[in-house]
Amino acid sequence: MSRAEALSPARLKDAAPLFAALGDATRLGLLVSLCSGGPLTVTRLSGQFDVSRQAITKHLDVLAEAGLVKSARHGRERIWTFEPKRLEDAHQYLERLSREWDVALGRLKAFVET
Amino acid sequence: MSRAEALSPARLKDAAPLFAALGDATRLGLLVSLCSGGPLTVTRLSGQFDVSRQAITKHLDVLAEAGLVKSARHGRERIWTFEPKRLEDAHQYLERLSREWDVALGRLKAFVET
DNA sequence: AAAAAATGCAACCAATGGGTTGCATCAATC
DNA sequence: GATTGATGCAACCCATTGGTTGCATTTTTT
Repeated sequence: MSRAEALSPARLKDAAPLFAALGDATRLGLLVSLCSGGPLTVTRLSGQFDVSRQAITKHLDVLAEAGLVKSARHGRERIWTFEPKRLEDAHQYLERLSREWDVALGRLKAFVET
Repeated sequence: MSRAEALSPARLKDAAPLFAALGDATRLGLLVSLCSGGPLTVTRLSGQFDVSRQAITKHLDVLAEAGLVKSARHGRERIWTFEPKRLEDAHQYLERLSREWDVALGRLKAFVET
């Protein structure tokens, strides 16, 4: 994500799918597992949830599409790893939103005190 | 949201719908409008987007359900306002995730250096 | 070479989501 | 009190999503 500026429509179009990917409890669980449990395979991951392996695969695909995880084949297995960059993006988007809010509050305060 | 601790399943169940509400470009646009443009009515808001008023109403309902906006009737109109608290929650969830990641990196580093 | 393990692919299903249109209701104004 | 404005409610539509099952493919391992 390029620098500062405000939340343009283009930004929102980038931010939306990112947050959408985070908007599912199972996917958040997968991120936590990959964060703290290190790189893992699908079968290993699906052991931790009560849905099928294929369901987990789909969730991982969604996360990969959003850039939150990546995978690499290694022999007969595929290893999934957490990708911190995009989480930083999400963080910045939220930061910008609350900054816009603060600026608006500042304007309001200045107006009232006039 | 209560204090520190890690990302328990209960937390994830709370976080998911919050991020899901943020996971739509129109809804993010609405939040930006309400942040910087101050409290507004549905009809006024829908003027800024190319979807129907009813579509905007639905989006606002989703945001309200997630606690990101609130509304109050005022005569014949309903005024919608941004609610910053829940945004802070989202921020903290992301913060915790990246903290878990940092901890894992720390462990890895310690292991390698042994 | 055969069996076992890990993944990939595809079809299918029910539910949800984002959108629409049409009409009813409620409040303000002339 | 009749008209205009702002919302509310409901039905409906199509695409997407989250889930399933069954089978094919590719590597190991014995």
